[in-house]
Amino acid sequence: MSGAKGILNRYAAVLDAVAARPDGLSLTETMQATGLPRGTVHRLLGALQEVGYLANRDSRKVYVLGPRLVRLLHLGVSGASADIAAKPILDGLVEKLGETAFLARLAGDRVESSATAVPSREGQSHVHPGRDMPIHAAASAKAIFAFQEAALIERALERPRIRYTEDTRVDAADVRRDLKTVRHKGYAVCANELDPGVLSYAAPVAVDGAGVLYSVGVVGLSARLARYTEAQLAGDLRAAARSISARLSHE
Amino acid sequence: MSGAKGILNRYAAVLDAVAARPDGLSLTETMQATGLPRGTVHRLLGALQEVGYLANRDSRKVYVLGPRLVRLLHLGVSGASADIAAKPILDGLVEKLGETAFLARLAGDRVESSATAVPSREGQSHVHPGRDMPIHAAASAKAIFAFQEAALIERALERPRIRYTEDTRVDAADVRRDLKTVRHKGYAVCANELDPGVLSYAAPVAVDGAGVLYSVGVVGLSARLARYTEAQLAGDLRAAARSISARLSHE
DNA sequence: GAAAGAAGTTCCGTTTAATGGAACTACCGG
DNA sequence: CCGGTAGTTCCATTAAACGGAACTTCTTTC
Repeated sequence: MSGAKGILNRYAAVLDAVAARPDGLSLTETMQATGLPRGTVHRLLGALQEVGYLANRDSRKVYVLGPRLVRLLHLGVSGASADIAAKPILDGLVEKLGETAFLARLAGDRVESSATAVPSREGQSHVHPGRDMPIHAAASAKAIFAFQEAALIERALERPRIRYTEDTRVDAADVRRDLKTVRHKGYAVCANELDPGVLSYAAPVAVDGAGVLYSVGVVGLSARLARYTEAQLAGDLRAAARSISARLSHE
Repeated sequence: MSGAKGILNRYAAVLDAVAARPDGLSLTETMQATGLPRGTVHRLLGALQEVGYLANRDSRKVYVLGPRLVRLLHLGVSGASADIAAKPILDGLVEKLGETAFLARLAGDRVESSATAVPSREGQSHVHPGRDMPIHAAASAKAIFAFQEAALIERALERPRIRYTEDTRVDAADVRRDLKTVRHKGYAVCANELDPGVLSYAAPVAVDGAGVLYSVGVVGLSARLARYTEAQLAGDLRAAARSISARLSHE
């Protein structure tokens, strides 16, 4: 199981060993699985844990894959699986509210919409969300960024901010204040900030140990979506977020 | 973005940078994202690529997350998401065939069943698969092991093999021969090898760059399942495997 | 509840590899 | 053919991995 070159190989071997046993691995078991000496394994496990690639399962002695790897997966690999997990919940929202519902995901320092469910109403039109969701205007983006590290927020704020409507917050300080509100309320609102006459709400979706990586939102024409109270929409969205979160986490 | 201690931190920083951009990163972009000097980044990228944590997207210059990480993440993290992806396809199989369908996953050096769909027939009973699928008897396990590295197969074969029925293959050479057949046919069969009177078929499910990590199978009482030809069952299962595979891969 | 054994942790002299600036080569647009 | 950028290689310096042995916790077991 072990190539003999470079330190990365050893780290990788340890990670393989840990991943192989979903219930976790102790130091001694890791030793046996990798054939490395005790002191060495101890150090490797410690380092892996420190960077967040491994974590302790309940008692301090059993290692499982850590939150940083989970984040890596969702960001870089799991493309479709979140969409699939979210789809039925989005459909439920559409059925209940009669407005477009969608999932947005963090991709680097931007947020983009992915899975979308639209109402199949006859006469009336519906709003479809754009692909790229700007941090300073879209509810879905705010719901995600509000729960990211300051450094990432700042990086996102370095990009120029378009004034889409006269209600758009373009000043960085205003955006930061807005994100703080979102953090406190637990959901985000976008009223005419991105498109005039369009109202949108979104709630953050947290993934197990990896923080908020997605958000669920609804969009609709302001006049029509206004028939619901903010409290109801927020409640429905947060419930939806919890469902999606549960489906994305381990059994 | 950068803590300043230990080599692992740097590798992790590079991986984060790459994961953040789903379309991949060049050396120079990685340099800018991490703030590390050119020579260093070059070496880090090279090492990460060598262990399989990074791979080149088409042209030799752009790095994306590699197959070994994908494998790691599927094995250790993505528990529920594969189940969710598979569920509707399993339901489709049950509806078409009227027999139990299930997903099995590789977990270290063993295979276990996870998502299961059972027929909702009134009078008749149905078979439910066990949790632990032995390499030498279960079709679902064979379908997975047939496509694993020799070393992993050998490790799995080190475990004692129970003779469940008189048709069970207990001899290691027999098992290896059986796996070879599976590899050629593209699906596995288990006729009375695990439980007398029970027949089972399974097809391998490959994940993007990470090889076969799952299998889809059907189980049923031999007498009843025999109403389908082997060719039909194999065809249906392979189609199901392709669907699940597509749903697990990036958009 | 004390003694025996196993599992986990710390230490430290030795060895090996990471470091990164500089020099070099390949690539691309004009 | 030339200027600029991206990627690669080199190598003396420096830092860190290495792992055996000694030590400290836990877990049994009687």
